[in-house]
Amino acid sequence: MATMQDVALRAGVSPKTVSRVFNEDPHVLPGTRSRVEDAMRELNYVPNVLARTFRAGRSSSIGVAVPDLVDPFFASVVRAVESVCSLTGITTLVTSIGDDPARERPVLESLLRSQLRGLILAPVSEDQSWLSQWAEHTPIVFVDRAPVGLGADTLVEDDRLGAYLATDHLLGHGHTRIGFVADTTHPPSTRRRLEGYRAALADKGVSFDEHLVAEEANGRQRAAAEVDRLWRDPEPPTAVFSSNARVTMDLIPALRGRNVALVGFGDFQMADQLSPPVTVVRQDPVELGRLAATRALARFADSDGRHEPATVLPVSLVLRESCGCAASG
Amino acid sequence: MATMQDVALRAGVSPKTVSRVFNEDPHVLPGTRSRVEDAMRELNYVPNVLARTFRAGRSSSIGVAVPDLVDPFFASVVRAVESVCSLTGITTLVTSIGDDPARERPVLESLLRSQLRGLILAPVSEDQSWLSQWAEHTPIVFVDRAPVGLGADTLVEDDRLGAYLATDHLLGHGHTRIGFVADTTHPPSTRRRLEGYRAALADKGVSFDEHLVAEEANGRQRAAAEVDRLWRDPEPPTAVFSSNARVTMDLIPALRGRNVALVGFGDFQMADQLSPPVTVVRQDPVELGRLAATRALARFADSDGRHEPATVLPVSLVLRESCGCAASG
DNA sequence: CGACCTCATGACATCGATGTCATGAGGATC
DNA sequence: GATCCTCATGACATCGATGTCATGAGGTCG
Repeated sequence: MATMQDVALRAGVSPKTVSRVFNEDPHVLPGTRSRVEDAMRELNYVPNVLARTFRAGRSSSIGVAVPDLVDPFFASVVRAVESVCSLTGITTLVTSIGDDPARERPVLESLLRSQLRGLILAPVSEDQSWLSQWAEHTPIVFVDRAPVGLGADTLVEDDRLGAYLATDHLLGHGHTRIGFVADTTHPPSTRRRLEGYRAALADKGVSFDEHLVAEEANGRQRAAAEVDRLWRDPEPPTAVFSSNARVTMDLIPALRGRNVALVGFGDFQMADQLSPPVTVVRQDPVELGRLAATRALARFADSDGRHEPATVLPVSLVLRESCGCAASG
Repeated sequence: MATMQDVALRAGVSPKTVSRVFNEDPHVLPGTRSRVEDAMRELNYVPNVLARTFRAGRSSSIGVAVPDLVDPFFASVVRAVESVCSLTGITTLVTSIGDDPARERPVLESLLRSQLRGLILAPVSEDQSWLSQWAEHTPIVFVDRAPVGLGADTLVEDDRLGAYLATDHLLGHGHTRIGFVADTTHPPSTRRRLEGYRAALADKGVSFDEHLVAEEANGRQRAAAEVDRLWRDPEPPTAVFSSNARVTMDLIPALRGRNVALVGFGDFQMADQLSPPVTVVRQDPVELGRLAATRALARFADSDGRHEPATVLPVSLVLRESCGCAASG
């Protein structure tokens, strides 16, 4: 691989002049410039990104850490982040954290060591206070899930409203025994969804029954187990609210043949093609990713600004049929 | 951020000794070692990854470029690559190329400039011969789609066999007018799927009708348009073979109410929950990603070995009901 | 014609970690 | 006690690009 040194030698100038040509410094005579350009072409010069970023003191990558890349919601977020960054010539270092909260810290630390431009994070653990020392050097933007034990830029959906709308809609169909099914209830976003669920019940004068809350329903097997448990109740649910798209997908086979209404938080591919089509709270992962990337890049330029309160993106209820509504055509 | 220099000063040794301690060089006296370790702890020393990789001349990242991260197949591949790499402390630079073949080269060149450890690539363009100069420095492993105009390590599924099995199965159900629907037919993998389809027809003495081949069926709208076109034929298909999972998903709404058998190449989430559940050729994206990462890392250690012929991973037909088979339980 | 200015170019240092070689203390061996 | 060895440690150079400052050629103005 040719270096600036090599190009300089060939063009009969100093390396610094090659650097100037490469960086389009106007203080280079046209003759010199073209000689250098010729030399670059002949040697097929490619700048050494490692050297440049080292000198600059900052890598040209942004980190993106999400629970699971295969979850279409996070895949969309990542793709959106990536497409914003690629416009600026910034690459994206992607990591799936996985379901194990204990893995979060080591995974993120290994990411953060590489002097990222910024980190976009949807955490799985229950506490991120240890991140504060890293946050001094690297702007961190939380998406989908607010940080715990740390102040930082945050972009979330309107979890509370979404859950409220969904639950209220089910109540409107006459259901009073509505299950709330989640994988974990720790994350603030899930907690806010639970709040919305409870608020809707309260507003309609339906009492909250904690037996109707199911956790750990991740994976089809565990989802089925939780459903069995719910249905062993003397008064089993007649409707179910699922707290995220992964859970909804895992829940559907278990719900087959139970004649139960269903609304899920988070849209997913083919939701409209199932029988019945699944009513969902629609989020906008693309917008979320876009905003997060923009925010992270802006933070990098001006890291002094104080963190605003969490930005809340709107959600909407997409009525299909699983909630009990009739086919619309 | 503290540097080795700072630590050295505090511990009263030379930077080189700090480096030795950090790298667990045995030639350091225990006393010196612990003084240095104390200093590191006190200053909260974190190595500068940029400097290390610069000196090493190679980044500690591997590149992964796929057409679309949101496609669950590629998401699985990426996640598998990532989980292999994270064991070795290698990070993954992920890029979605998108559907536009013209974007491929610039996107990849920007990735390759960062002195990757290796590149794992599922290309969308029709020619990758320009990659040969990069391949001299960076091991490239093709996944899912073989390279065109370039010799390189390649991991593909048994496209031909998968398509053969699927088509043969549909023929076995008595269908003779079987549509072949794809997004693009350029990629070698799609071409081999078409070959398998034709081979199965030929073996059963059914003549190939090019009118039954639909392209550009990406996105629900275009998929619907292609379906309309197929059904304007005087003898419309009674069965359809879809050449990949994305197309299958886009095709399903368009096929509704047409009473047509369907087999898709590639499994996808909820395929078994649709009505009818979709029969598919199952690939193993996780294994594909795992092997690709392993191969790329091995190549890096020993770049001299010659490329073996493409490794072909087995596929299998997962019978559900959309092919015409009865429910199994 | 001399003082001053502009501007192209280069020499050198720098970013942080580490490979190479030198140095010198302490010990082993005859 | 002289020679050689072992081994801890440090000085210095290096990876490639680029910021800083110096230099010196050519031009302008009084």
